[in-house]
Amino acid sequence: MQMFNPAHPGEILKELVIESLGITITDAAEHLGVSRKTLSKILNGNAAISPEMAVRLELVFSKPNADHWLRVQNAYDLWQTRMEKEKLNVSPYDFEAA
Amino acid sequence: MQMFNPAHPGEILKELVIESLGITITDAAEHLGVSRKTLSKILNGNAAISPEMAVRLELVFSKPNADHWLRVQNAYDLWQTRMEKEKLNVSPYDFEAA
DNA sequence: TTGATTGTAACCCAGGTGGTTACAAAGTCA
DNA sequence: TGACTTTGTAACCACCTGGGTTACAATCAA
Repeated sequence: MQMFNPAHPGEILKELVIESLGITITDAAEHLGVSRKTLSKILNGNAAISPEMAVRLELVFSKPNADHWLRVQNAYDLWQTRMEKEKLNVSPYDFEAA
Repeated sequence: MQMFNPAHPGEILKELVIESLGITITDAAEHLGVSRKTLSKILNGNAAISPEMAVRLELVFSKPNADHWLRVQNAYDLWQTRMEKEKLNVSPYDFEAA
């Protein structure tokens, strides 16, 4: 369980891959085989890293593997969801009253 | 990297939670605050465990936490995606030609 | 200044998650 | 057997997301 609001995966992707390689977003998108818009949305936190995108990143840049990218995305998604868990309106299962 | 086709998360959920508690799917769905159909689809591999569903499972049954459910879902999704990674049609980035 | 780069809006499409209702098939039990 | 419960799933709905293209304004860099 994370304690603090985790950075969105796009920030990490931008720093860890694109900036560290010194390539442009346009270039990275082409290498990944997706549109510039698709990558841009992820980098700016307006889209998630899908399983397919995670595999693309792994195949092209190899560095962090696909599992890693999905774990980062999970951490972000879970944080967001837990922030509003009251809305789920559920109660713990009563194992005693089984 | 998994070596063999992982079981879909629904199978695990069915065995680990529902069957082990001896409750019905109808009952479990009510506790989770979702429709019977929604839970049924997951159990039969026709739907994924979403971040929200993962938190519901954690809040209600506590046992495996939400992170675990998403990791199980990731493993399944990644396997499926990697099965067809040729279709992604991408090549490793050439770090030399930087 | 000029050209490259970028974010994003508007629009499209496919698919996924979730809901309700309804029905047929099975299982359970008096 | 008959009655009730449980289950999967079809049909239909709403909404969101991923991904694409085109286009435009803003910004960056040579």
